[in-house]
Amino acid sequence: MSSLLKLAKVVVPEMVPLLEKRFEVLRSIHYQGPIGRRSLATNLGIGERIVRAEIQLLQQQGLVDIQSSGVMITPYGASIYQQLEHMIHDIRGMQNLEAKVKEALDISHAIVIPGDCDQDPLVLRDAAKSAALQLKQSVKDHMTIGVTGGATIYQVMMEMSQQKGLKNTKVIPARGGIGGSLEMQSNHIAARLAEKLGGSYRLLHVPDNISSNAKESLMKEPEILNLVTDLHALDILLFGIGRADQMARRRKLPEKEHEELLNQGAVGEAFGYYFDVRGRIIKDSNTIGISLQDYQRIPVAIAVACGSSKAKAIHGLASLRKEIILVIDEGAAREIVNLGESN
Amino acid sequence: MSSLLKLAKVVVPEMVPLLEKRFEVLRSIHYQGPIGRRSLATNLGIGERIVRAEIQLLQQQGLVDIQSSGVMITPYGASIYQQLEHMIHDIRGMQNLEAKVKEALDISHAIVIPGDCDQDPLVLRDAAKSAALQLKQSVKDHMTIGVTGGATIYQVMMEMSQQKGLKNTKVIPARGGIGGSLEMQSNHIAARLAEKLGGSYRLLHVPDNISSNAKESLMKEPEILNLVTDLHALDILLFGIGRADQMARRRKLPEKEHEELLNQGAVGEAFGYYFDVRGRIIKDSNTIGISLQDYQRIPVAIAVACGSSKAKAIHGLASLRKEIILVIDEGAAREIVNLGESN
DNA sequence: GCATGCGGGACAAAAAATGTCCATCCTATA
DNA sequence: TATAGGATGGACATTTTTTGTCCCGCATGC
Repeated sequence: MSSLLKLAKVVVPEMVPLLEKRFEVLRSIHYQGPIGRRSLATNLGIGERIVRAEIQLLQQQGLVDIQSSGVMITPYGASIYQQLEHMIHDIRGMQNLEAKVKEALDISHAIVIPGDCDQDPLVLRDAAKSAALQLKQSVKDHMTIGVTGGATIYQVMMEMSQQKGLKNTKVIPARGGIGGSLEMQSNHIAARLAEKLGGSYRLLHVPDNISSNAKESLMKEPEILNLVTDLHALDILLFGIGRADQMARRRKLPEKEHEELLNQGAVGEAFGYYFDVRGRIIKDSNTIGISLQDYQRIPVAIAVACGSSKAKAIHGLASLRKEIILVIDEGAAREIVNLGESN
Repeated sequence: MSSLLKLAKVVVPEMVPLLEKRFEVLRSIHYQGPIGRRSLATNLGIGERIVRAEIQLLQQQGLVDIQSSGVMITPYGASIYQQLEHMIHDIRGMQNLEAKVKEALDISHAIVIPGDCDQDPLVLRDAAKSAALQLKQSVKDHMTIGVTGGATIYQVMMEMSQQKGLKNTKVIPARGGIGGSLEMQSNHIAARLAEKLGGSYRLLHVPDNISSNAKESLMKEPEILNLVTDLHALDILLFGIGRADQMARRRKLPEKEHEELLNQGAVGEAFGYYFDVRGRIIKDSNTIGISLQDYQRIPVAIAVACGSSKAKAIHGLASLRKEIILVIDEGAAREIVNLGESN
């Protein structure tokens, strides 16, 4: 941590909670503006009058702009917000936490975003922004990128800025369709991500839980065969980590299977595989997509997960592969470290 | 200025006055401890209850120690204080001020210490500490150092730490005796500074305002002759700058001479010379000591002056020589810049 | 044009900061 | 050893600041 920051923390400790509060207010305005005091107060769970005082100060500092339609962040405020992210990262000791997570999970890379998605959904956007940055730094010309679906990866795609000068990239969905809203499906994400990268994409229209027969016959389709071949040779995989119980429900597994899954200790799901906290595969969705063996061979794997409730799922996933870029939030990270210590 | 500091100033502006207040409390404790609440409150000019709150916080942070004899700084607190000096230096924009002073006076080096001695005498000690550091960095083996008298240079000597590994240094008074307390006379300062540098010293016992005859006969004394020879070949001169009016009074000049001096525009005094704001010599004390020509040839000149009331004196002195290390306080610096702008 | 949500004003209530006094305990000194 | 001075810590009234709450007029979108 910067020595200046240490100094300030020692001499003016009052500033820490103040800074954090102000940061959260600014984040809300940044992502939701223009927005009114009342909504802001509700979202942040603090009094309206407090929000009002904060806004007034932020306005005086030129960080936000108050209009009749609500409060919005100024360009200057946005640049300050970006710097504040790093500062909060330092203040909350994220670097220390990152080291602990890496040790607890025995993985190569961990990035911890301040906050907890379970308590403040906007933290997801900061995490997504960070994951998008990782992706941006990893992707080179002629690379093929696999993506999964889900709200988290959707957000990563949304936070990705338009890239220029990148040649011949290809984005493909990593596995067959998941239910849920169209927008968050891997097909949609792949298409839009490809657009942002200035590359091409392919779609994969296959339902979940198909029979082996159907799977085999589908595999003979040239289009699908092509895509599966690409999947075997992915350069980058960008995927989310889900909780087993939630994913089972979302995919509408039969009640019986669902129960059995959880009984067998499944805690997490990623690209179609259900696994327990130690990384043992409990079940794989019968669909076309990336295989565990493929996953372990991909050069770059970027996993994103937010919320303390996903700690066990992340723990399990980390056992599948050690070379990984794991982007999680503070809530998940602290829970992971706790889990590691209690064992 | 550090970008982190800028950020903090924008997002948590409340911390600035808070930090400054706390810094001053810590300074008082640092230099005057152990000391009680009441004396502290009186010295700082703030309420006793406030001091109490501050002390309590500082204690919680482990910066000070409360004992029955009063409050004193802890070793940790002292190290924090040292770092705080730099931080306050940044916050108050001293670097900017230093640049302005250098430009206004057209000199090579300026160091500005936060605060104003005229309002808070403790600032003098910070300034002295800084000057001591400059001296420490300048002095090498076999060097001869000339010093003047006065409270300021006395303080510099006091802030100097015991040096080791320095060989064959010599400290001599730069001019004949000034009245005033024994402790602050150049002879005394030279002796004690020599002790701290692990070197030797010589004394010069000559009164002020002697006749030319007396001066000449004194100069034949081998001891004095030796010293004067050394003075012509000084490596470093460390001296204070005084106000002409105050110095004339201190040296008990006849009322008539005193008035004439001021009428002729004398504003400052240094090593026996009275000069006006443009650096024209109005009068030199008839005594044995360093000459103006000597002064202009010395490799390193370190001048120390504190208090906004000395602005004109500093201004005048700066005209005598451009290559100089000038250590002043914020009060003097701002006044100097003001003078420069109004011209 | 109408409803919704916005900012800003106003004011009471609550909380925090500050001023003030006093009891008690050390410590240096006569 | 007795005593005076200065120190802390507790207590409490008072002032100032912060916070909760309501209402009003106005812009905006439907």
